[in-house]
Amino acid sequence: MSGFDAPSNGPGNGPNVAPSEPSLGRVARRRRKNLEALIQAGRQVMGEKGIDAATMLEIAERADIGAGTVYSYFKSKDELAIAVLESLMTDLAHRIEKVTNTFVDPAQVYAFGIRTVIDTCIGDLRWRQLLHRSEVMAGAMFRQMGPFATRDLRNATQAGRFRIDDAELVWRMANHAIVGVALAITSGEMPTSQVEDCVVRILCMNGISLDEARDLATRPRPALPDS
Amino acid sequence: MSGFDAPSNGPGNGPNVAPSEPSLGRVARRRRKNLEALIQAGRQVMGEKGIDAATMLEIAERADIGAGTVYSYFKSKDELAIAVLESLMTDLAHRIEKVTNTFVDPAQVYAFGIRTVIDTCIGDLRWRQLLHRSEVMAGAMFRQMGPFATRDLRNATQAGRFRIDDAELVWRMANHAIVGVALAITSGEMPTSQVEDCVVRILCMNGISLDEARDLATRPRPALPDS
DNA sequence: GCTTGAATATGAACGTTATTCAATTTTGAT
DNA sequence: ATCAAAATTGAATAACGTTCATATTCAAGC
Repeated sequence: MSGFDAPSNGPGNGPNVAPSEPSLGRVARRRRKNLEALIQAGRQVMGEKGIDAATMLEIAERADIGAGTVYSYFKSKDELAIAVLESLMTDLAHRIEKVTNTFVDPAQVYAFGIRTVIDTCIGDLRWRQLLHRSEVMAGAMFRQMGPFATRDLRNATQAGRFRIDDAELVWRMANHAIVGVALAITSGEMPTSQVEDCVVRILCMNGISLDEARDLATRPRPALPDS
Repeated sequence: MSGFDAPSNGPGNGPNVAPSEPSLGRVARRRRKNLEALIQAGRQVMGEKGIDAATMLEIAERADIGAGTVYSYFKSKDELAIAVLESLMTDLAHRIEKVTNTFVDPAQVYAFGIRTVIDTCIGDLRWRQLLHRSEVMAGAMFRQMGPFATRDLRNATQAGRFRIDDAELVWRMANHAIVGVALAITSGEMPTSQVEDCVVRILCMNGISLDEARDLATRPRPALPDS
C-alpha cells in the first residue's frame, strides 16, 4: 500500500495556500479554488500548445482570472509550468500505485512504473508538448514521483532484486533518460518499438544483469485505471 | 561499420568547418568567416549568460555583424544555440580522442569519455549555463559526439566487454542522464562526490555487472590536452 | 448596519527582445 | 561602366512576461 502520500505542496518555494480545511474562510477558499482553476487551465493550454507557446493571458482568461492576478499565485510562468507538471505527475503516480500494490515482486513494481511513465509521455497528447522543456519535466518527475520510485527501488534492493546504494541518484538518472527517450520518440527520431529496449537499459542501471532486466521488461502488464 | 562522418583514428581532422579552400570565391570566404565569428561570439555570450539571457543583438555586435544579418546564417536563435553547442561538443570530442586512442581496453575508452564529459559540464564555467536547455544540450551531444561514442560502444561490444544491440539507443539515454546529472550538481542538488557513482550507473546500461562497472569507473584517468 | 484598512484582484502600460523588411551596399559578369 | 542578383543593415514591428497604480472585496470592530 502507499506508504507515501504525495504532499500537495512540496518544500521550498511554491504557491502559498493553506491546506484544505473545512472551516476555512471564504477568501482562503476562493483563493484555493482560483489556484486549482489556474493549474487546470495551465494543464489545458500548456498541454495544447506546449509550455513556451502558451501565454499567461490565455491561461488567465481560461481560469477566469485577471492577467496580473496570476502573479499573486505564481512568481513566474515557469513556476506555473512546474505546478502544472507536478499536478500531472501526482495523478499518474497514484494511478500507477493503484495497480502495482497488488504485485508481489518489488522489482516488477519499479519496472511497471518506468514503462508506464514512458508510455504516458509518448501516448498522451497533453504530455507530449511538455517534453520540450526537459529539465522542467524531469525536475517535476523527480520531485513528485520520487517518493514512490525510491521506495520501490529500496524495497527491491532489500529483497535482493536490485543492487543500489543511493536510490535518489538512480531515480534521477532514470528520470532524465525517460524524458530523453520520450522526446526522441515523439519527434520521430526513434520508433515506438524500441521502448522495451529503453526500459531494459534503465533497469540495467539498478545493478542487475541484462537478462534479468529483459525478463522484467517483458512481463505482462495490467492496464492502468482511468484518471 | 560506422557512418560516413564517423571519426577514424587518423588525427588532423578539424572541427565541423572545413579548412578554407582557396578555390572558394571571396564572398563565400567572407560568409564562412562571418559564420565562424557568429559561433565564436555565441560561445562567448551564451557561455557567460546562458542561452536564454544572451541576446541576438549582443552576439551580433560581438561578431561585428548587423543584427538582421544573423538571420541569413541561422533561422532562429535556437538554431544558433545548437550550432554553438555542436561546436563545443566537437572540440571536446577531439580532445577526448587524443587521449583515448592510446587505450587498449575499448570499454575504458567509453568510460573515460563519459567521465570527461560530465567533468567538463560541471567544471567549465562556459558549459554550466548552457545546461539549462537540457534538450538542446543533449541533442547537440547526441549528434556531435555520437559517432565517437557509438563507435566505442560497438568496439567494446565486439570485444565482448559490453552487451549492446543498439548503440545509438544506449548513447541517447546516457546522454540525457549525463545532462541530468550535471544539472543536478551545478544546481547544488547533488554533491560532486557522486559523479563516480553516476558513471558507474551509466556503464551499467551497457549490460555489464555492477562490479565490472565499478572497476571501469575507478581506473586512473590521464589528463585532457588543452583545447 | 456601517466604517475601515488591509488583502486581493485587475488590466492597461511597460520594457525587453526575437524577428522582419524596405532600403542600401556589395558582388561578379557583361 | 552597367546592371541584376545577393548580401547586409538597423530601424520598426510584434509579441509577451511582468509590473503597478487603481479598484474591489472582505471581515473585524464599533
